[in-house]
Amino acid sequence: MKKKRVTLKDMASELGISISTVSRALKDHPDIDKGLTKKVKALAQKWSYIPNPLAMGLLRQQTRVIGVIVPDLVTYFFSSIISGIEDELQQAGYYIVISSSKESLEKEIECVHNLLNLRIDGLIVCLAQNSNQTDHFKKVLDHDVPLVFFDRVCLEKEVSTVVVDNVSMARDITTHFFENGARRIAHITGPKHLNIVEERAEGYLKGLKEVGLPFEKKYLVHTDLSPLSTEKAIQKLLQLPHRPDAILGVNDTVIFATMKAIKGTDLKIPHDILLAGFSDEFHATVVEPNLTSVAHPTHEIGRNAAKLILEQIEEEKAIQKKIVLNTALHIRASSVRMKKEGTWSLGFF
Amino acid sequence: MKKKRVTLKDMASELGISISTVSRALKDHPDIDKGLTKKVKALAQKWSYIPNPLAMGLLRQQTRVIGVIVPDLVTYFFSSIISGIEDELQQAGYYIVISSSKESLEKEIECVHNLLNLRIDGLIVCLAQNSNQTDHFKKVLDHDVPLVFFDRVCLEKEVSTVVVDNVSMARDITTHFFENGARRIAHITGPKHLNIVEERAEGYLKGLKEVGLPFEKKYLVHTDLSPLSTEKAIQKLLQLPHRPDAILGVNDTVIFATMKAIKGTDLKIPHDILLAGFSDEFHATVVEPNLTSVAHPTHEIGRNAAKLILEQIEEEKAIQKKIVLNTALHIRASSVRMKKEGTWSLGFF
DNA sequence: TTGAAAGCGCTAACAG
DNA sequence: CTGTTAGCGCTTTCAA
Repeated sequence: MKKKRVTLKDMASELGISISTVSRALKDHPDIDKGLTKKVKALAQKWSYIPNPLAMGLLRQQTRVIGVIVPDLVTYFFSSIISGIEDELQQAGYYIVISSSKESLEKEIECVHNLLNLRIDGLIVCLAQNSNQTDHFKKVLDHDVPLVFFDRVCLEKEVSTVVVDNVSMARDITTHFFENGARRIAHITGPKHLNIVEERAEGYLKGLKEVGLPFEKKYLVHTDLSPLSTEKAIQKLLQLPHRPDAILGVNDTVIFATMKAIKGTDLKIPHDILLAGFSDEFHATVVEPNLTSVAHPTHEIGRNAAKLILEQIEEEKAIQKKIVLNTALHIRASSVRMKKEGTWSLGFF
Repeated sequence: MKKKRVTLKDMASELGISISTVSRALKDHPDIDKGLTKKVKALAQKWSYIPNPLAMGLLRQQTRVIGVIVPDLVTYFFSSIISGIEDELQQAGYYIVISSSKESLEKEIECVHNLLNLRIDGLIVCLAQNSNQTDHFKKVLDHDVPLVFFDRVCLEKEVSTVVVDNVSMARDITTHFFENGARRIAHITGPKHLNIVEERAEGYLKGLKEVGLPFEKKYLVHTDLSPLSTEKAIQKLLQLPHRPDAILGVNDTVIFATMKAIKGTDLKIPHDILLAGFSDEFHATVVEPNLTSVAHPTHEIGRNAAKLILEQIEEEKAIQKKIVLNTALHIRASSVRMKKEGTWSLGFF
């Protein structure tokens, strides 16, 4: 027998008063008799009355649910961002519904529609790897549902975003390589419709220029980020007559693969080749040697995305914003030739 | 200007018919004129009408939302279970709202109440480490909300659960240690109100008995799983006059800490000491040497928990069930003394 | 074959 | 100070 939830009606008939009086008493309406208010509240307490969010939602046309779409749930990068989003939103009394696009455009479109049907009050998204259309997001905007992108973004003119300064970080790593003796610096880059990929490549070029190294086409290889394609890209580099003496990966994953490939050769890291990646996955400090990487402030990315959504919900006409968060370059053994092993951080800058 | 969502009313007035006729046409009610039905559907298509879930929910008293409470979001174990839950539930047209208890009882209670207030249609939970009360879950049952526990469970008489056979796995590892020459097998155990902790300890004892090794109290040390307490437990073992020559950890994390501690000594793994853990975290294959561990079928745990919830929602009086999933013992270098490095699996049994 | 009306739980404008 | 009423979007009797 389902224990029916207590409603205003129940309490009204118990107390022999009208529903609206109960409703008002519960929200301390000044018109209501103090004594009555007290009595109503006591009963509500006793019966542990909870307003039905469905009824409220129907009335106000809002669900207090925020949708979140991430490329996957299982990597540390995304799960810790979600954790940040959750911290911020639950404090504000919102719930989050998480969907995974599994790095696929089709899934992403499906998720957007599902969430729109659920009547979410806002949507936070990190694009899938092969997300190269924007129609589904335009639809979100059409419905006037607040939207925020983080990390991998698009429609930057219209949508608020939370990102990091990929250009500077890629440049910094490149010059760091140079300072550690590297002269043939390579970059493994990814699908170019992704803003983060483009930016990192740009930073790489900038870094080369800064230290006076010429850009050589052969040292820039592409991967679509599939394991096979990544493997090919790595081999292309390793089999070059003049092998690179440093490799900057578009993310940590390709660098882990690179390390594995290098173990099969006579090359030593960092003696013969320097390595660094992006996003500071958890493993960065467990592989041998420890991997130099750009640490994203994941928790903060999540919190900021959540704050932007909240702003847009609350303010009638919130303007588009772009938040650029600082990253930390964690320099570890994989990229340091002069120093002994050890990890230190250049701090957040 | 908010683009209002299309409602039955809108379509009714457009077509000059009543709301109820539209409603019926949309669900192919046999009474409605075929031609009219077609016209209504065409308009619905054109205007991309979506039923308002809030209205439906209010009517049927259900939200199609399932709550999920996990101790944390950022470890692979939980995020991949969530991924499994999501796969199953979204297919069935349910949404999931995820909350993190952060391993704290207080947070867990808060999450339960929040979700109950949201009027979830079901709740899937893995207990927090220090969750040693059950009142909040009794409340869930009182409200007749379907409930399923996975991995760390309680109230087993009344609630359906998805678990693995911890006893056998701990026993298998213990005998495996013995077969690899260990004679002083230690176990680092955790908070004993957790079923999984108790079961693993039980399996350890069983294994000892099976190979004819006496149980020695000094080889069983406790940790509350905080880093500090874990560190103490490890030191207690390593500083024993007769140091253990094998350690079974209650999970992988304590074993990672152990490896780190051992690196500061003259001990070699696996030459002097064998190690194995539970739950096969991602890092197990990146640490040196690779860690032997019990791999939980995380995705399957998630799917099964979701299926149980679905069953309980659909069937009026579903009975309590306990699903025991098979695990795989991944034997790797950390526990093998005779063999060369390499990973193979004993398969699922 | 279709429409009118009630009701899910709640709020707010409008009356007393 | 309190009650009545309408309405959020939808389904479902009951009438026509």
